[in-house]
Amino acid sequence: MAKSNTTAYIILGLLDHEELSGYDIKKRIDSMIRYFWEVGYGQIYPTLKTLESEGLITKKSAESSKGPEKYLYSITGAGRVVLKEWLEIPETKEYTRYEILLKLFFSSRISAEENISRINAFREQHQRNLEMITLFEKNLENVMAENTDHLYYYLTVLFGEQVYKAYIRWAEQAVNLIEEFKIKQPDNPENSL
Amino acid sequence: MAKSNTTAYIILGLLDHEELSGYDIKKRIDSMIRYFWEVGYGQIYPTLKTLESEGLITKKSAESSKGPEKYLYSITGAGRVVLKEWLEIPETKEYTRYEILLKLFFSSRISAEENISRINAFREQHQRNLEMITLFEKNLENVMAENTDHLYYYLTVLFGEQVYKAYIRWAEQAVNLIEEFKIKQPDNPENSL
DNA sequence: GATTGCATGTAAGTAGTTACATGATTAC
DNA sequence: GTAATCATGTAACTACTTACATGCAATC
Repeated sequence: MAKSNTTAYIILGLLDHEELSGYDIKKRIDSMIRYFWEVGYGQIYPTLKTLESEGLITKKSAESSKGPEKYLYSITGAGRVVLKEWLEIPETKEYTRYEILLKLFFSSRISAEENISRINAFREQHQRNLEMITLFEKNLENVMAENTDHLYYYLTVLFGEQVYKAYIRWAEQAVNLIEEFKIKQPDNPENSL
Repeated sequence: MAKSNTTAYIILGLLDHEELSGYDIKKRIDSMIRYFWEVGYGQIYPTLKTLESEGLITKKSAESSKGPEKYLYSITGAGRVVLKEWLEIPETKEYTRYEILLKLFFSSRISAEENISRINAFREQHQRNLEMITLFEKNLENVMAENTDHLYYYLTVLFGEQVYKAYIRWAEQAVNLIEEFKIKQPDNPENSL
């Protein structure tokens, strides 16, 4: 298999627990995984095809609840071996790209007000994310009181909580600093191209 | 220009302050920007070519300190317009991908010890990052006491600080939770393929 | 004499996004 | 009747990564 086709490992990881269709896989990803790794149909269906041709998964027809025909995929023994190999090697790197920081970094020509409202929008977005993830967290805590199977899922949710909180803290700090410096230099007529 | 060729805007943003060669651009990115957006030579040189063909930057020869011939690029008026347009529109999205969370999410077949050491490696990495960024921060604070030009650069550094701290906090929390649950379920013989 | 830094770039490949295309069923 | 959900996929494109290729100058 390709060196780092992460989509393939996500699919194998999901199929390790249950048989799923491409559509089901997308739903699982969107409900639990997309917060730290997004995948679209344009990747899922082609990857299913290659995984099948490599013998790591098998395909079978299934009756669909409604709409077009449905195919269920299952992981094979070879697929489990490949998955486990991937799980055991250390992760290569994380991948974070913040367009907002890029824009701020280059924003000397932009007014303080515009920058502040950009940062506030960012803060509000992540306050909503934090609220949502807090609900997830409570539900998971209830589930885990009976069954600890979801411990690692819970850890990914806690990660989100910490990171969203960090974003919010930073946004508050950043707005305060911009305002402080605006007061220190109240007359800056150079804001033209 | 292409809808979202971020590399192009980074180059325009850097050239907005000073004339630079492709090599210089890479150095600037690696020293200040790579923490939130990495760019390689394989993107820089081709992008310089297209930006020049679009009239957003101009190229001229310059004497090189050593080694091969050197070209300096400058931003044009049209380039400044395009840059400002980009700076003014809201950012579309941030892009975070954490392979470590993916591996944890699927790690029910992996031993608690392996997961703990994975998380510890992550924590140590980010403790080093935090130390490094704290030095950056102090230097910048000294510079800013005289000249507030670097306020927005400083904000990106503060972002890094908050995020690295969040990573470290999470890692500590995660290891504690795994250990706690390990104690609750001391005999789990199912760890085979 | 070896390594690092300066400086240019290309080629091939992979991964990922976006838009398109189709169509049935169910709930409102 | 309209929107949402179920369900499949492809094509074109963009962005990005990795590996390669070259070679001088200065330092160790």
